[in-house]
Parts: sequence; structure tokens; C-alpha cells
Amino acid sequence: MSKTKQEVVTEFRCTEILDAARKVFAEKGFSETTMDQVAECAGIAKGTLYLYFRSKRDIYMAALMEGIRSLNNDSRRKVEAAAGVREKLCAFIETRVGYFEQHRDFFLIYHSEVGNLRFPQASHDGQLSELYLEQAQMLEEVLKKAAAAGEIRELRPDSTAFTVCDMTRGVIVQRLLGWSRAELNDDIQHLIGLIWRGIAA
Amino acid sequence: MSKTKQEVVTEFRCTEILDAARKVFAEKGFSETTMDQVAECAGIAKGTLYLYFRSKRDIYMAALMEGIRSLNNDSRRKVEAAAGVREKLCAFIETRVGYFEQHRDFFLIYHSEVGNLRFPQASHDGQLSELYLEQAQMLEEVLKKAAAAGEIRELRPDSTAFTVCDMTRGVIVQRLLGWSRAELNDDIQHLIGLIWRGIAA
DNA sequence: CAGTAAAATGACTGAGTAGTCATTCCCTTC
DNA sequence: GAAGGGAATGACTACTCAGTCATTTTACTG
Repeated sequence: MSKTKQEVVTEFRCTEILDAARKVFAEKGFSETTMDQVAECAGIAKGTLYLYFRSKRDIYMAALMEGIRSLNNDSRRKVEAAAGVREKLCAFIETRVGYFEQHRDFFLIYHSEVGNLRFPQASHDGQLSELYLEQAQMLEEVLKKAAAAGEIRELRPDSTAFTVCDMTRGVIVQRLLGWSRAELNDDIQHLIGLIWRGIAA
Repeated sequence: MSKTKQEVVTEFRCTEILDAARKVFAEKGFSETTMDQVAECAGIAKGTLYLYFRSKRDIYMAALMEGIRSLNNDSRRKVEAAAGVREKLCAFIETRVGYFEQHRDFFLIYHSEVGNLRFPQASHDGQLSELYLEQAQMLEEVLKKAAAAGEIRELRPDSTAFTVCDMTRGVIVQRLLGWSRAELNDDIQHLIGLIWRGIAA
């Protein structure tokens, strides 16, 4: 059963809108962005936005969550494919840093929203926290097993997992703000070195 | 030359306003907060706000920057007072985590603004980045000297300093969002353990 | 206890914008 | 190529809210 023309067009428009949304929201932030700007960037009229999305916040959240899901999927796949703990940790960090670098617009929205996790403004809010937790829990599992197997030392896997996520995000911020002039790979290796010594047995 | 009554009253009003501002901005975020709410929370009329501050953003930035300055001063004092590298690192982390815990309203504003460092909306903007960098640079100096003295291993002190700041912030976020049920001190010690092994010689 | 000046007030204004909907456009089908 | 229907449009509406300022209140002084 292939897609109807309807569905194809709808999907195309949605993608178009979300891409435009990420671009303008990344530039100005949620409240400083107007729907007219989103529409203009997407090359359609404002009214059309409301044929595909309920509200401004709806678009914003959709752009954000789609990105996170895609990121989490990438991470999970790469982590599962890697062999040992250290390799899994590397895969996790490399995938995420890489993804953020490739999708800077998405990263800016993501990062700004992490700063606002305490201001739940939409019904989507639960889902957002959930997605945010999902990433950390994946890593937490890895750490738990590795600790049980004596491959790393015993520490609180939940807290450690969050910390790794924070550090990863921090690296991108340093790069985006021009605070790091190093090669991407150097930044990644530096970070991994730091973490690995921190958790190694 | 003691202060005139004028100055005392002005200072009192400003403090009152900034305290109220931190409370409401922390709750709702910058754009969802109205000047009427700030005024009500401060127990004064909206017009009065404009006798002491130029604009909404002005109040927000003042509340934020005053907090950061105070935090940076505390940190610097404690770090200078500590003896060895490890002690200085502990002092840095403990002071900051403690300060954030004591001033949650401030922390929420601070944290949300770190997420928006890329959306410069006010003329204050340069000053904000500067204050943000100041904290990291203080730690960077400590790390540089320690590395030169062979007390810790050689690594990029700038990047490491930022990372430590990120991790510290992350601990508070975990606590505020209810993702950590541990005692404050346990969280701090866990973090220090992680970092110290990461950087120790 | 007037008289005056400074401080505080809150009703008002003007700008900006999320979301609507009557109209137009375009594509399909017969 | 006419008719019908769904998609797109953008002028318009209804509302919010930062910032102002004429008026009132308070504090001080002689």
C-alpha cells in the first residue's frame, strides 16, 4: 500500500515547514520569532501553516521533538553496534556531537529548551522530558552493565549518564560561541579522555 | 561620608524590585512574565518600576548580572583561600553548587540564559558573556598552574574549565527537576570524584 | 499646619502579532 | 473546457502588554 498523493504532499509541506521553523527559531528564539517569518522562510502564506499545525508552539515542539527522536535513534543504533564499554561511550559522544554539528539550527533550539525545562508551556511538555530522559537512560544502562562486569568502577550510573550528556552539550556550545578553536575531533577526544579516566576501573 | 536618605531609599527599592523580578522571571521565563506581575510581586505600581529601571529587559539583566557577580565573587574568594589544586577545585564546585541551591530563582534565570547566549537581545549582552567567561577563566588559571607544577596532567585548561562549569550546572538541574534524590553533599562528592580522576596526574 | 517638591500611581495608548476566514487559485475529472 | 472541490492566501480581528504621563499621595520644611 503506497502513499496517496495527499499524504505525500502533506508530508512534504510538513518537512518544509519544520525546516523553515528550525532556521528562524534558531536565529531568534521562540518568542522573538513571528509566524510571518516562519511562513516567509518556508515560502508559503501564514494561513497555510495553520492547515498543517495547530499553533506556533505546536510547530516549535514538532521541530524540536522530531530532531530529538532522530538524534536518539542515531545514538542508539551506534551504541548498540559498538563492542566494549569504552567504544560504546565513544560512539555515544561522537554520534551526538556530530549530529549537533550537522544540525546547528536544531541544536540551538534544543539547547535553549534544555534551559527552559522548568517552564512547561505546552501539553507536549511531558513528552519532551521523556525524550530528554531517554537518551540519558540508554547510556545509564551501558554504564550499569559495565560496572557490574567490573569494566568501570562503581558510581551512580544515573547521575553519571546525565553528566556525560551535559558535557557533550557543553562541547558544542563552546564551539558555537567561538570559545574553542580546536578541530572537532580534538574536542571530542579531549572530552572522552576526561570522562574515561573519570569512570575507568 | 554616609549615604543620603535618597540613596538608601533608592537602593532599597532596587533590591526589592530585583528580588521580585527573580521570583517571577524564574517561574515563567522572560517573555511570559508581565511588568504588572513584577510590580505586584514587589508590592508597588507598574509606573514605579520605570522610576528605577529603563525597561523590562533592564530589570531582567540587572537581576541576572547582580547574581552572577555575587556568585563569581564568592567563588573567587573561596578558591583563593583554598590551599592545593584539589582543594581549590572542591572549593569552586562546592561554592557554586551551594550558591545555586540557596538561590534557586537566580539559578533558573541563569540557566535559561545560558541556553540563550546565542540570541543577543540587549546591549548588556557583551557584559553577560564576559561574566560567564570570567568564572571559567578563574578556574582555567588554577588548572594551568597546577599542570605546570605537574600536580595534574596536561590537558586543555580552557576546555576543561568550561566542562567543569557545565557539570556543576548539570548537578543542580538534576536536583531541581527531581532527577536526583541524593543528599546535596553526595551529589557534590560524586561529581568531584568524577572530575578529579579525569584530571589527576 | 500651609506650601512645595519628590515619589508613586494606574488608566491609557500604540505597536505588534497569533490565529481566522472569506476569497482566490489550481488541479482533477468527466 | 466546464464544473467541482480541496488547497492556499493574506487582509483582518481581537487581544496582549511595554511603556507613558497626568494626577494623587507622601515627605519634608519653615
